[in-house]
Amino acid sequence: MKQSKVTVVDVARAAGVSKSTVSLVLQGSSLVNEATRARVGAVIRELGYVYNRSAANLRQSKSKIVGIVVNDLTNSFFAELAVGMDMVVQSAGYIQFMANSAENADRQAEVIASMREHGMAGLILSPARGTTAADLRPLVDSGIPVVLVARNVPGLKVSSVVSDGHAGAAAAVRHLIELGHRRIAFLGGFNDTAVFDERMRGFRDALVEAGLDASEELVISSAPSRAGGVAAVERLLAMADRPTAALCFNDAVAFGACDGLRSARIEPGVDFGVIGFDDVIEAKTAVPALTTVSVDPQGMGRRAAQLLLKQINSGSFEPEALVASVRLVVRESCGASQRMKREAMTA
Amino acid sequence: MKQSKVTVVDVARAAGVSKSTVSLVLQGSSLVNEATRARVGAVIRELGYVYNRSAANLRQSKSKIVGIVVNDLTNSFFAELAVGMDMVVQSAGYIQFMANSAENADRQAEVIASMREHGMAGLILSPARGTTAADLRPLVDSGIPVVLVARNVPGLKVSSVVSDGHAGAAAAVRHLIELGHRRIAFLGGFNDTAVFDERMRGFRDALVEAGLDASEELVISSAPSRAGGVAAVERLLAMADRPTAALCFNDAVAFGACDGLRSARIEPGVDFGVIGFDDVIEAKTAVPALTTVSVDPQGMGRRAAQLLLKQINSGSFEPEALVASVRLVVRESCGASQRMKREAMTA
DNA sequence: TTGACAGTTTGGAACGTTCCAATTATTGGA
DNA sequence: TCCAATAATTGGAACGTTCCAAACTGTCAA
Repeated sequence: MKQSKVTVVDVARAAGVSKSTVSLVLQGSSLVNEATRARVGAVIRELGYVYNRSAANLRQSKSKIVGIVVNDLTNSFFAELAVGMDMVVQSAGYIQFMANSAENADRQAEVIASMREHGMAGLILSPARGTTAADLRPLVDSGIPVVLVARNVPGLKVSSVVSDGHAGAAAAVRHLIELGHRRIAFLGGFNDTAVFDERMRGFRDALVEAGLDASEELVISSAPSRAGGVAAVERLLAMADRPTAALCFNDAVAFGACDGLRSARIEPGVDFGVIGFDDVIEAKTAVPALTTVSVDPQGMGRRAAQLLLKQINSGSFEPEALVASVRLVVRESCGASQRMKREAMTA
Repeated sequence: MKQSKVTVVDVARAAGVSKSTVSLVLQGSSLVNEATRARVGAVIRELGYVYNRSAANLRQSKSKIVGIVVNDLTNSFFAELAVGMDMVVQSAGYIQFMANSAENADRQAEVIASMREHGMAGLILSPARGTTAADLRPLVDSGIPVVLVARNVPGLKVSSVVSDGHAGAAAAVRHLIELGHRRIAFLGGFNDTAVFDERMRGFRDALVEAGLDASEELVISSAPSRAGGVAAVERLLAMADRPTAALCFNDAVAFGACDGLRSARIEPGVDFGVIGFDDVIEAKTAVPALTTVSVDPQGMGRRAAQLLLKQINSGSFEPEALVASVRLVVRESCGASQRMKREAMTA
């Protein structure tokens, strides 16, 4: 019900100083006398003054706002990513516009344009499928720092933070081979994405390296979701020469695969080895606990945000490509614990 | 690398009109001649002009920004809620500051203050635990519309959108009773929250109504997470007079409960009835598919956003309390399908 | 020829801040 | 006592937009 229009001039008048002095106090300048600072501070609290950052930016044109656009907030990997960014952005005194593109490139373009009009200092983008370099060129040409995260956009020279999908997939496959598997499938994910490609190549390279079959039929793509995992594993079970283990595109697919296996009375982690990718929170507490390639999404989010803030503050324009290293977390779904039990019995 | 400082004056000069005319074009005013509009439009595109909204609302002081603060984005219920809000906010031409309070009231206060300085037109808040009416009073007194969602703050007269926890819990319990269960537990959730209290009362009222035991020991609280569900079900299994079914505080707890039951070789949906709350996306595809009280978080998010926008546009100050109705979705984890099978056999 | 009127266009004063250059007050040394 | 140096304060011009009142064009009726 009150007027929200207490300005620096009102404060100045009430404190008996000039608006310049109030401004100085607001910025914590050391030029102003201790007593004055205290008096102005008191008046500010008393009047319920709220700083108007838009007005400030108008003059100094460097805002404390960053943009964050993610492709799918309902996927916990990306939600974690967002939370990681949120943490460092917040503690740096920035605030974020945050939007969900829902994998829709047009929508993504709209929100980025809107954020630009509102004066963001930089953008972290986990691009929607089908994002092209041309979509982002005007933005980067205007000198606003951009950091891509999780996914890359071919042909665009900007910073990025991605996980080492190739190494992770290869490590997972080597682990399965070590456990005695000789026929291994790759399950789930859309095969037209860069991330899919990278993980799938890691999978294939590790098979070839071990002299095993790496033929096309072992790669079964599907939606990168739990439902997609169910579908993919059904196709796998229908194969003539049925694999005995699978590396999944991500954890959601892996959970779906476990569901599908169970419906067919095949127990994941006992009769069939399953490995996921991403290490979402549920992976640890699921039954069986999911063996997965951990990419620490929160950590990636934090690094991406740090990188962006660095670029904003330095005004530097060297694109930097960070590859988040990745680590195989062995739990139960791959069957490692089963083998240990067996070995203990034969010993 | 370019100058980002194309202003309305530059456009005006290039188009041979005054800045006022350009402004009129930008606002789509009908006052301006068609030919002029086209010419100005062309120049705008050619120069790559970007509208400076901060400058604009400095003058007109009604921004197109809303604030959204969520207590835990990593919980898919709240992520869905956020996505629902995002949808309507975006299509109304607004953009959102969005932050995660991580259940930390201090942090929440900080981000709200920051959003205020940046000039938000309204706030949707899913309050962190421990948020008090006093925390929010200055904000609502300043005349900025606030909508609480999912959780309420006692003693604060603002609009809210919450789900009907009492009715949902009661419906779930009645369903279990109908399936033949006579001893039913309530699992998970912190017992000092309003949401817990409401659901738990629904649970208890339904038991009393059926003349069943509703004693304290049947309510086992824990963290509202998957891990909390595992812990709670372990305590339940240790009880002397062991229940045969449980209503869980939310779906995460229900998943944890299923995990815990399986570890004890008890098959959820066969040997024990489990019902969740919230209907997160995974509920449908889990094995067994989770019977749960569906609250449609996206829908709640959408309604909350619509309510906020309505208040912003009308300048009205009537607090409105929406109670999202709730619906029991019967799937497999409660054992309903098992009973149907049994009945078919005896018939 | 004049005036009224509608259709367009325009200069300049806001909006709330920051920043610069200038001013005043205070101190210490010669 | 005076000067220089330092400390503290200040007025006014920006920043990029909107909005108001005023002004310019024609057209048409009187």
